[in-house]
Amino acid sequence: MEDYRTVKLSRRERQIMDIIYQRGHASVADVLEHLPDAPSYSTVRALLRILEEKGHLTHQKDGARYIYRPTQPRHQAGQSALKQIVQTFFDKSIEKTVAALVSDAEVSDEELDRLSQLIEQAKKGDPPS
Amino acid sequence: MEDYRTVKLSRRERQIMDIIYQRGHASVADVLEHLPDAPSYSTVRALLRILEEKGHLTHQKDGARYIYRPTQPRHQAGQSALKQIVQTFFDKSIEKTVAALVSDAEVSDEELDRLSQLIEQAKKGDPPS
DNA sequence: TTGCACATGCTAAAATATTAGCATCTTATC
DNA sequence: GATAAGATGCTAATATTTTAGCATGTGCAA
Repeated sequence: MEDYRTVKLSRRERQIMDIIYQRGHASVADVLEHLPDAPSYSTVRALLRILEEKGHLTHQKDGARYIYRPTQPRHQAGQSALKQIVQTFFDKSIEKTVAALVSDAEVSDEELDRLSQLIEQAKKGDPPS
Repeated sequence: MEDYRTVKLSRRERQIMDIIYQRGHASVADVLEHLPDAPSYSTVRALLRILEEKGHLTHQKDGARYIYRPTQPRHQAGQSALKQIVQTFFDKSIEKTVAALVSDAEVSDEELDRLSQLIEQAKKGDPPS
């Protein structure tokens, strides 16, 4: 499973993929609106076409326009991206990564409680060997 | 705090930054060795020079050769990268992100215990309001 | 101190990414 | 069904990235 965020894709292509993953789907106008240093309409269309050619996006018609969606499921792309971050910045340690997440800032006690539950469930739900 | 992984840098530049962040520091040969679809020695040197010009790397001499290091601290770059992932793939939810982390695969019970402790500490150590 | 191995400095070519423009098609509305 | 608004298809120019090559410097060992 190769990570589009670090391999193969150009800067603009990645920016566009990120926008579409964040939103779930997007029209040309949507992408244009959210792209940093927004280029022209034509430019965005060209990039979307390329991303489709490369197999990262599909489109379907919605009235007169196209709606683009990722071909790889979001959760899968997320896992892959996360793995890459854990490897690059946190010595492949999930613990260090979670530490960074919870130390970040405004994590409420309620959220911390839910995290505890989450981890307890992981212990029970997925017992080793 | 801008994320070099999504903005500005080209594909090769990002790949190189990732390698250097993962290793902490690297010589030209180190980078070359770990770069996917490795190009020539000259190529890597040129890219390192550009990254230095852009302010993302510094070098120091070690005998005859250069050792490159990131200018932005690793933990800071990690936070930034993580934040970007959380936003793009997990609806800005730390909970969803941690869920993805612990569901990933081989997370031992010991590690889960340490995660629990981590979260308990976060609760006590950083009380709200 | 000379020569070799291996490093960098610099310049420029080649490939790729980014962009815009014009022609054409679609949809909704009058 | 004519038309205007707004979408895509296609082609080509421009900018940036990626690459290699040759000249030069550095350190170590004979």
